[in-house]
Amino acid sequence: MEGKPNYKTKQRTQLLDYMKTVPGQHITVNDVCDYLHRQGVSIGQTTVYRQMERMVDEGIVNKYLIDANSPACFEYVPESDHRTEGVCFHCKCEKCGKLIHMTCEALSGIREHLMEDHGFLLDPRRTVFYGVCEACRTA
Amino acid sequence: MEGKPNYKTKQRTQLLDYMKTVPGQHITVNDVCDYLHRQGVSIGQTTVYRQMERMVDEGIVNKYLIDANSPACFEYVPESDHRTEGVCFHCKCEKCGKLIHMTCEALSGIREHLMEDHGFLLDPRRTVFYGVCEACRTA
DNA sequence: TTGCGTGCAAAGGTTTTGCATGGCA
DNA sequence: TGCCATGCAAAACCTTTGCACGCAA
Repeated sequence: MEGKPNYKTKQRTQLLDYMKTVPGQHITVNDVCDYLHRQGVSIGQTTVYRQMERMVDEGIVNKYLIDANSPACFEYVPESDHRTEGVCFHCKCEKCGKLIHMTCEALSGIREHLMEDHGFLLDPRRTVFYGVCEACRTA
Repeated sequence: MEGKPNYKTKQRTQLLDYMKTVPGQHITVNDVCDYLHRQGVSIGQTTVYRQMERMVDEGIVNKYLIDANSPACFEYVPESDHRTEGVCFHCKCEKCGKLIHMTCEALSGIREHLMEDHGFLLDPRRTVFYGVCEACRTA
């Protein structure tokens, strides 16, 4: 599966440990650096970028591109989700900018529909539903 | 529908005229500037950015984010697509870049589901499904 | 010991912003 | 005439790259 070496460095371990404490949440590179620095742990942001890229390749972390000028979001994929191939969708509110992160049967059905009826293999990591959230709509 | 003023400036007209000549194609801000400058037309890239944003708000242009460090792509939406009043969805192939327009009952059901079960008002003009089209998938 | 990982600084590129000027209504 | 749009320059921002050093194997 992989031919590259992969040292178990202190930084990788600390980064991965942190990601595991926030499964299913969207974390930016800055979030990681801020958190670890507050914990007194020293890690360079370049290292976080490189380790994140590696973990995405390994399939243990997902990368999301929400908006052009928002930083990339990373999310730890729990091993239980590995097996069920958990599909997570994102809704972005155009008013308040809030990102809603949802896992839903009906939405998973979209994938199947697109595949079966349109031959289109949907990539939920890149797909964002834009609209207006409930709070902004009722306001 | 809109409260903002919208002057018919020379730059907006020329930008829009150009976009209309390349419907369904993805155009970057640089593409526009280069093309218009070759035509001897003077336009600042800041103006292109601002007019593009406005046209996206108006729903006559779609904005696509293909990759994190690629410039945003814009695409003119033909008026025939306008009239479908939000039941037209777009799928963008990450491999070949092809844009697929689809009008489909099952997809319209997504809107209702998101509204009823999640309180989220979907804006189909801004929402693009990313994935791999049938041709690229079987290749 | 070998060579991979790290981290600082700097570069690279896209997009936004400040502000004075010019043009549409 | 009154605003809005324009455009230049500069800023802001995220991400990548170069290179020397340190650490895992």
